[in-house]
Amino acid sequence: MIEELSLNHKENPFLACSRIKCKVFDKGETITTYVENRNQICLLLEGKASLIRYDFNGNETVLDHFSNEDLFGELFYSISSNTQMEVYATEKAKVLFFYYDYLFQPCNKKCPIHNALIDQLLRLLSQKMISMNDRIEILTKRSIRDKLLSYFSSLSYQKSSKTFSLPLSLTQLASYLNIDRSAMMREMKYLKEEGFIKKSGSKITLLY
Amino acid sequence: MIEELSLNHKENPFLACSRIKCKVFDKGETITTYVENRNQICLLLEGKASLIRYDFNGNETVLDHFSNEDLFGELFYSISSNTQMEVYATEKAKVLFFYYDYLFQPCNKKCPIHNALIDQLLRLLSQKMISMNDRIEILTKRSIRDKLLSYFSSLSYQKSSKTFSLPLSLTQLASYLNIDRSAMMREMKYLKEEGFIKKSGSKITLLY
DNA sequence: AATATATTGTTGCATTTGCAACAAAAATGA
DNA sequence: TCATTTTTGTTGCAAATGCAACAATATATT
Repeated sequence: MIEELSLNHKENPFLACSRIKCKVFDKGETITTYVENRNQICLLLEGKASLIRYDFNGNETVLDHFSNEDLFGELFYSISSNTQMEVYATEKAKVLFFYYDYLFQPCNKKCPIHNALIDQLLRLLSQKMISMNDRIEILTKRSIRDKLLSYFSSLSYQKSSKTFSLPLSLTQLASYLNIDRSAMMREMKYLKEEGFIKKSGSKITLLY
Repeated sequence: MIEELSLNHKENPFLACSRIKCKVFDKGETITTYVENRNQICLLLEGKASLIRYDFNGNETVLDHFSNEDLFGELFYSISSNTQMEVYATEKAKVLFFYYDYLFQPCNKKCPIHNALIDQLLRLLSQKMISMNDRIEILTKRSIRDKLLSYFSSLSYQKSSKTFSLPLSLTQLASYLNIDRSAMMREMKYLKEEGFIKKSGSKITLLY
C-alpha cells in the first residue's frame, strides 16, 4: 500500500518535505522517547524496534515490538507520571517523523510526500488498530490452550492453510501471549498428544 | 474537543452532508454488522453500545463496550470466516456513519461538518488507541492483584486523587479485566486486609 | 409495597498456571 | 572449529485462579 505514490522508501524523497523528517538508526540507538513529544507520530519504514518502559524502580518492560510499516509514538499512549518510555532500534531502522499538529498544514503547495502520507495515514492507523484488536482478542482468552488455538487459527486464516510456520520463536510467542514459556510448552505437548495439532520445528498443522 | 466547530451534536447539522449519515437507535436495536462494511467508520455521539460476536456454535461474546465519542466499525477488525459481529444499542444511541473511502472526497465545497470531521478524526483515533493500549497494558499483567492495582492507579492518575469512584460495577470490572468475579472479590479482600486499599461501596482509596 | 432480578460478598475444592531448576539442542561468534 | 549463548524441551511443586454454589444486599419492576 505504502509503496504507491511517492511514499516509496527506496527512492526516499522525504527530505523534500520540511514537515517530515526521515532518519536512519543503528542497532541499539534510541529512536524517540515518550516525553514531551505528545504530537509526534513515527512510521517505521525498515528494520525493527521495541518500545520499553522504565518504571520508578528502574525495571525494564518491553511493551511492544515494531516492524514493517508500524506506526508508533507518544500520541498513542496516555501520559503516566513516574515512568519513562523509549523506542530503540533492535535492528538498523529507517524511521519517518512527523507531527499531528502540522499534518494538515501543507509545507508548500506541491509537496507530494506530505499528501501521500495523509492519504496513507488512515490506512496505516486502521492496520494498527486491527493488530491491536487481534492482540486484545488473544489476551482475553482465559486459558493457555485457548490462547494458542486462537493464535494458531488466526495464522491459519491468514495463510489460508491448515499448515503454517510460526513467525516468532517459542520464547517470543510466550511473551506475546503473555504466558509462562514452560507452561506453554506443556500445553503444546498436550495439544499434540490429544491430536489437535502436529508440530515439527516451527511448522504447525491444525488437525481439526 | 468534538464540541468545537460544527460537530456540536446538540445542533446536529449532520444531514447537511451527503457523505455522512446520522441516525438514532432505540435500546436493543442493531446499529451495524461487521459484514461487507469494510470501510465504514461509526462515531457514537450519545448513548451506549456493545460489540458482540456470534461464533459458529451461536455463542455470544461481548467484545467491547462503546460510549461517549467512541469510534467503531469493521475497519478496525480483521475479517474472520465463521463468525459474525454486530454492534447494538444498550441504551438509546445517536450514531454518525461515514466511509473511509469517501472521507477525503468532499461532498461539496462548503460542507463544514465534513471538514470538521476530518479535523477531529485523528484526535478521536488517537484517543481510541490510547484506551486500547490501556486495556492491553492491564491485560498483560500476570496476576489479579497486578491487574487491579494497575487499573486503580490509572483511575487515580486520571482523577489526580488517591480516592476515586469505580465507573463500572464490580461485575463489569471483572469482565473488563478478564478475570473471574469471585476471584477478584477475594483479591480485593486481601488488598483491604493487607492495607493496600480502603473500599466503601464503589469508592476506593489507595493507601500507598 | 411486594416481587422479581441483578449485584455483591463468601468459601471449599479442583485445576491451571507460574516458577525453579534442569538437560538437550541449536544458533551465534570468536 | 570450539566455546558461548540462546532456544527448546521437561518435570515437580507451590501458588493462584476459576468454578460452583451459596447467602445477603441492592436495584428495578409491577
